[in-house]
Amino acid sequence: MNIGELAKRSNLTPSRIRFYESIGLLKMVERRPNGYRTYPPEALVLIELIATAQKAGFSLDEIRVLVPTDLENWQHDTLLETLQRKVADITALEARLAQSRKQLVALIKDIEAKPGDIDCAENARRVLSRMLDNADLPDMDAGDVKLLGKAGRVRANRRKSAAN
Amino acid sequence: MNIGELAKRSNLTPSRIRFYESIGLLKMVERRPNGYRTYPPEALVLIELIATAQKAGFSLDEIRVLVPTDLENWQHDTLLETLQRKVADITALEARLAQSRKQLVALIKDIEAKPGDIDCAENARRVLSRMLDNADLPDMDAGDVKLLGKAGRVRANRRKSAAN
DNA sequence: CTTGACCCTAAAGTTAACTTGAATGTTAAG
DNA sequence: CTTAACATTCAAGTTAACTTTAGGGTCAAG
Repeated sequence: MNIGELAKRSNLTPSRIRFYESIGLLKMVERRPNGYRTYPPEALVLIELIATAQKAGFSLDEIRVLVPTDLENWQHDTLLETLQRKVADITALEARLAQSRKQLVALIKDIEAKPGDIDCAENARRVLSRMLDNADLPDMDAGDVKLLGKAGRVRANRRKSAAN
Repeated sequence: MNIGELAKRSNLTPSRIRFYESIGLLKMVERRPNGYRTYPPEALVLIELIATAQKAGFSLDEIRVLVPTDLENWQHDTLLETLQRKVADITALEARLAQSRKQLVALIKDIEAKPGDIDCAENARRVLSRMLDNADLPDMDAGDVKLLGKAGRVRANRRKSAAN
């Protein structure tokens, strides 16, 4: 299988597949005499596994450790351990998210409660201090979350437009 | 208040505070004749709010839109709307995480069930296909999550070490 | 009046996970 | 035989959110 076909079947770009190979994540590839890469059918399974693992929150570095890329010898124990750690991680994250949501919902109620009547700045200050009061989310020492960006997109270079 | 003190009180680095100013996030700052920045006490509240919002998963771009940085005029409606969207985002993410965890737990059980007896490669293949079978996580069109990296740390330059 | 702690700016570096670009080779079709 | 669609490499660009570095000023203490 050529890279183009593998790309189509897996819904990854060729460049991405080459990239995975370049970082040692995808070693299941041979070269034809002309230099073209050629992949066995298992490669499809493997890169889909990689993509799936990414969706589940694994970094490529973690995936490299997890999946010895050749399907033949992966270490049972390391794998289990890592998976278990990851479940713990997810559980912790779920707790954090629940906290965040609780906080946000409280904040919304708080803001809605005041029909724009009273002084806006005063209201702001009140809301801010409320927000800070229960700003006791456990610090993310162990990693980080980013959710759903792309909201306040700024067109040009941020520094430049901000220097305005 | 000088930047150093603000930094200490907020537990952010001075460079980070300057950075926030440089991207137009923190406009609450004056200059003393010597060029030193000087902050009113409210600045502490504000940057703590920024940090809190980040912990809750807001990007700096989103925060810029949310918090007009002067405490005096923020738009009630935009704010509410954004907060609500964020709650929805978090809910969606929670669903995704629950899915991920369920999948991982199933996978762990699956692996544990086979005492390393049977062929390792066969086992691997079985586990992989199981993983791929329920690899139906909703695609993250709307954003992305990263959890808890720093596991499979590779020392030197990744490209370089992989080229080995 | 010097030393150390603090402040300034502008530019470049960092990390992850890719993408894009430039320059070039290969192959299948008409 | 040419052309389009594919393939290759290597280097550089992208984004977010900062940090680091280089090269200087400023200030309080002794």
